[in-house]
Amino acid sequence: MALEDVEHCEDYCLHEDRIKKANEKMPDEDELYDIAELFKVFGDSTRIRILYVLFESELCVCDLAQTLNMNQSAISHQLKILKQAKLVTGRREGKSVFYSLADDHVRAIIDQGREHIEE
Amino acid sequence: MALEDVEHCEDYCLHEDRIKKANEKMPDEDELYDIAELFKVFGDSTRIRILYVLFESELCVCDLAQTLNMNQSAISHQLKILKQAKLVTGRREGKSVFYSLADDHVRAIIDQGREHIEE
DNA sequence: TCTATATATGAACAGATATTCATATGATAA
DNA sequence: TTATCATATGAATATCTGTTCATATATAGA
Repeated sequence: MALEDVEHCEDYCLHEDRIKKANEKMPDEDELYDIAELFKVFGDSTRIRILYVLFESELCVCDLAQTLNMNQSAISHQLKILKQAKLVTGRREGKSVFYSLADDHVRAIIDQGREHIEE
Repeated sequence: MALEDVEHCEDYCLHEDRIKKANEKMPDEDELYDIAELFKVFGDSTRIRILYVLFESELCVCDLAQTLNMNQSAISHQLKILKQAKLVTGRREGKSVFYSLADDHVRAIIDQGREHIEE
């Protein structure tokens, strides 16, 4: 949709100065996309549950599946997404792969979200 | 899927103590769901853009549509989702409805996410 | 009242996503 | 090597989600 096609209010509702200012501080498209992608990863209760479990200690895929009462494949798929977002890391030990939280941002972000809800 | 049906590793990989501990600290189903729902709201670049614009000042729906170069209906639908999540509030002034951020959590959460990305 | 403007909303559709199933890969032990 | 176990992954599917279109609602002015 081209800019000129967007309908706009006729008079007092169009604050050009505010619009200009807002656009100046707006992160670029790539960053906006990345931010949304990151929160999308947090936006699934299975993944939130995985992260909560990993708050306590590292666990192998099988332990995670057992803990969350889900099958191994589903957990692996979700771990892949979490790993791509750099929220968890895996280390192989023999046949098992142990996953743990990548850093403390994970906890901070979830805590902040939880705080918002509990108001 | 019943608990007993979940496959589990045969020996050293199953850490029952860790699993028990993890489950104890796990928030209940409802809260997990709410947390995921909240982050889901942040997990869309249109909504992130709306929030960024509102960091600067309150704006009416039409201004938002103009600023983000999207049609009014799309913006209204997204504002509804943001309002349900208590991230924005609207106040009517004549024909227009002006939206603004509900509180400072919004900014804190987005900043935290942005921080994680920029590493 | 009637008209125009700003916003909200339901339906429809296209695109994205989570899970399952089947199977592949990687590692260990016999 | 062969067998077995733990994990990863591609395909299929059912569900969810964002946008558009058409239309309803709300407000203001004539």
